[in-house]
Amino acid sequence: MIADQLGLHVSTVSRVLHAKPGEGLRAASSPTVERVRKLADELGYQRNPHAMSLRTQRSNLIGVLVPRLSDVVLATIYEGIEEAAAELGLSTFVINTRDLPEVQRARTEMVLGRRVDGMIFGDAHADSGFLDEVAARGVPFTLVNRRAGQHPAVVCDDYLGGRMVAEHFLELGHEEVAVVAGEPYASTGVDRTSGFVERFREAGLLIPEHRIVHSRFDARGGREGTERLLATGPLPSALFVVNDFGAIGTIGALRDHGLRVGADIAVVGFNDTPLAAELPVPLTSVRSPMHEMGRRGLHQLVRVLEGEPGETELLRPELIVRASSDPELYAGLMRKMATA
Amino acid sequence: MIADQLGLHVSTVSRVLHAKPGEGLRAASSPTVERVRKLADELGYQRNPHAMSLRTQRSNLIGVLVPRLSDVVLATIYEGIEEAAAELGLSTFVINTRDLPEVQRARTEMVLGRRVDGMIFGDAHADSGFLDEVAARGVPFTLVNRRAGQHPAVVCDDYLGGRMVAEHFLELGHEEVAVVAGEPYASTGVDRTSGFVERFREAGLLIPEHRIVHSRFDARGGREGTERLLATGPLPSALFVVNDFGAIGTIGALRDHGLRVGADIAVVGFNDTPLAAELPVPLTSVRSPMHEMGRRGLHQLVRVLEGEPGETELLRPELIVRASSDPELYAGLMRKMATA
DNA sequence: CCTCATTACCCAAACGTTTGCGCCAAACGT
DNA sequence: ACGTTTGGCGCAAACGTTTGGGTAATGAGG
Repeated sequence: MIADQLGLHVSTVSRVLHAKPGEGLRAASSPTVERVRKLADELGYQRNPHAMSLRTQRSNLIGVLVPRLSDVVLATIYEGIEEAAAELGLSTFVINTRDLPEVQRARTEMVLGRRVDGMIFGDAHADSGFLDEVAARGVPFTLVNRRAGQHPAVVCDDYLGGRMVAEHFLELGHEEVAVVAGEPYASTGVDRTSGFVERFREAGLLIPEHRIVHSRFDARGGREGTERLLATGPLPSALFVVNDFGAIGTIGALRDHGLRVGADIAVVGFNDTPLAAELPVPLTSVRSPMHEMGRRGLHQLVRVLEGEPGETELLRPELIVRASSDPELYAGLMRKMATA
Repeated sequence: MIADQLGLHVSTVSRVLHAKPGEGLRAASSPTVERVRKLADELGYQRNPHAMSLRTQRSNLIGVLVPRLSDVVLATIYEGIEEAAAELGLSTFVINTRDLPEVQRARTEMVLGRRVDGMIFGDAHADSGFLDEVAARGVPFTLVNRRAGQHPAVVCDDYLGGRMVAEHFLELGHEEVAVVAGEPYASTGVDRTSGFVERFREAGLLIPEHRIVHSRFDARGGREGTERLLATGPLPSALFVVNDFGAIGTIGALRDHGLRVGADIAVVGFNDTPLAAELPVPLTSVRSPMHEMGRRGLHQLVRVLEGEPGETELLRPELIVRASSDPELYAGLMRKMATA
């Protein structure tokens, strides 16, 4: 270490620079402390993290797995993770797994090989024995975005979100409804759907099987799911698409069939992605606190790293009603366009 | 190291496990090699990257700075970077700087403190003395997405992309055109705009100052820029918005003013983001090879790390014409909707 | 039998920290 | 005046690699 050009031993310097106020009062005399501090930042000293990790067996590194960062939902969650991590002096690796189990496995190994202190999974699969294995190996981790099994997770209260949408539809008098439900292995889609379905059941309305279609989480998935929906049976009057990008595909498909979203059919998305408000017919959507979810996910992990139990948090969603589902707003929109 | 329960010295094992075929023939006898290999993967041995980095002064870590990952363009570029890095056994940190110079500086220091081998900047500012400083300190880096100064960069040929849009407009007979030009410090917006403007000038048409407005790179920015455009002077017949998200905001603003995109006014975006094709009136856009840009950016950096000079690459854009600017496609769209 | 190469290893230093222990001197208590 | 505390620091081991320089055994060549 360069700082023993002060004639001090490295250990002394290490103590001075590292000691938390509480522990190391025995560190050095205050003049020495000053001298060390001064030289340290004159030289722009930064301690070598590899040496430190090697010695302490702690890397201050967190591995984050997501299906794909080009999904704005995951990207936003990750922004929250990264922000919170930076505040705590932690660094994060993020990896795309494309939701493929083999990739999840392989990349997890790779990340663990990097000796991360813990992991955050944003791509949990519901069935996942994989996560059980990881937990059994004693790797500390938390889940964000999707929950799975009993593993600690920070997620939106998707079930509640689904109920909110159902409530909204019921208030508007919709009885013939359908769901584009996303991937069956993702708790997000599943929970949103079941909240929706249950609320309808409570209202005495059973949604038939063929009115619930699974789909990929992107625009094309939404389009395909909607096409399948339109191909079978009579038209529903309202559609719940469990994520905004899917909803965009849905809207496209509906237009192709000559249906006016907001007038002929109501559509609601999920996540309240920034563009929902900007669509030609603004999209009603359930806002989920994605950034906050990331932040809390990281904090949850830190708690686990400190040996505390680690619990699941459900974040409160909020329904943002716009013209795609509200006749009045839609009428207002049309009026405005006509007079312009 | 656990593997000297074979009675071998760690150095021998190290050589066996590490030696590239070319160099370390002196390593060990083939039976020994076998024994070592066998035990190594029985034990699931992975070498400690911190110890290795400490010893070799090479971390196999790359720092990546982006304005924000929730911008799908940057997220996609980063996916390319990460993919290529993983193939080469490198790991990447990615950091959001929100395009703020102080944050760029601070996070760069932090990343360098992590002892990365090199950096990739996706958030270069045109004026950037900052990058010159970084270069002067001998930090190896490359730029992606935006170029700046003479630093090696992998970017889309934005100038050419701008020209393509101009060409397209000229073919359609547009003479009154305007540009929503993005942030003035980003080479992407600047180059796209200047390509566009110059092609028009070559056609003998000068685009007046007030027909070029700067804007943020998101939907709201596009909306605001467009509002300013609509507030001043007569309506242009075609609008070039230098990125797709901005174009979404533009489309919203135009609709608010009762203008039908594709019929009353042509709009072209940039990047051909996945949702461009899915919009109600599909958006004409210049496709830029974002994923590939990330991959090449990383490879470029690797070359620099190996001591080679590092050159700038311009990737070829491609104009994808859709209904938002093509009258025939628009008519087709309307016909389809009417008959549905 | 001696020399010399070659094979197959081992040795030890070094990378930059952290941390338990120990030592010296000064201050303190009796 | 003589133990005892304590403030201030040094010592050295350890973390897990890599790597230049050994060295002992083996075999070939003379």
